[in-house]
Amino acid sequence: MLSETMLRMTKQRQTILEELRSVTSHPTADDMYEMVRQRLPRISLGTVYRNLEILAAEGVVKKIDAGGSKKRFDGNAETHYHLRCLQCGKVEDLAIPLVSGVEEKAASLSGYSVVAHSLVISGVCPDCQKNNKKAS
Amino acid sequence: MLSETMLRMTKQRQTILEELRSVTSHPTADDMYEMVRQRLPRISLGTVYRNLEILAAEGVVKKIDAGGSKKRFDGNAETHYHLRCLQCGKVEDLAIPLVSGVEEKAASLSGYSVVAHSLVISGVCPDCQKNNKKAS
DNA sequence: GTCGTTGCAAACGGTTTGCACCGTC
DNA sequence: GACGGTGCAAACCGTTTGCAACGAC
Repeated sequence: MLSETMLRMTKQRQTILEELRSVTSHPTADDMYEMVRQRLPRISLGTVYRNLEILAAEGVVKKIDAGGSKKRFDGNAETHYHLRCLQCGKVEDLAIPLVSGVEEKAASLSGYSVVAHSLVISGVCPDCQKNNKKAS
Repeated sequence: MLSETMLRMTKQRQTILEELRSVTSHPTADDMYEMVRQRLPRISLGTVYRNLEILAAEGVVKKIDAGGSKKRFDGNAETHYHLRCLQCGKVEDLAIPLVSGVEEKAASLSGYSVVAHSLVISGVCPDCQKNNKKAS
């Protein structure tokens, strides 16, 4: 799976990986573009997309799809769960233990060869709750 | 939440709802367009999108985002889990019991006002596994 | 020197929207 | 008859891609 040897470690790729790992949020490709642009002002959005895609394929990084129109990226490639705010769209880590046995159960029930599972809780974050109260 | 009284039940809306409920798969908006077009050949794709959106907002139907670029719709609005094939993209229901207590646990841990949770298992479906063997 | 990678800009694909007409209530 | 819904086409927006120049190995 890892063909790490074939990957050239360009300044761009390096920087994208560093920036993503330096952060515990779950930036969109565009967020990443803005972050990396501080350090490499001439980088292009296409390069950001290409590298995030490649790093995710290598398993170095994780692409997460918690709903909403934009995909997000996570510097932590281990399986863990997420909270999503329906109002502001932010995605946070959720520190609860993994549900045990779901992948096995699903596999034996369906015949799928299971690769991963994801669990997303959606609701309204404390910040948005506060803002809602203020506004009303 | 339900303002059912304000909704006009047009031929289009009715037909979309009937078609979605007549099926246990999880069609995309475009799939729905094709299905409904059999009965209402002059319906437009925009109308399908608008109505699926409205029906989902009313809670009559569910919008599911199991990854992949297209959103899918589910005639069954009750919480249940899904299996997604990474290869052909199909999404099926997964008949395992709901994980109990996650929403409460997440709420008390994070302060979110929790609305829902979703669990998606991804892997390769039996059909694609078979095709892969044949091809190799 | 090779060949993977980049920047750029144009293309893409799914979804949304403005508008004038239509049909449900 | 009012006003929400429709068909149509154009706009939108996140993402992908073709291409010639570039730079890591």
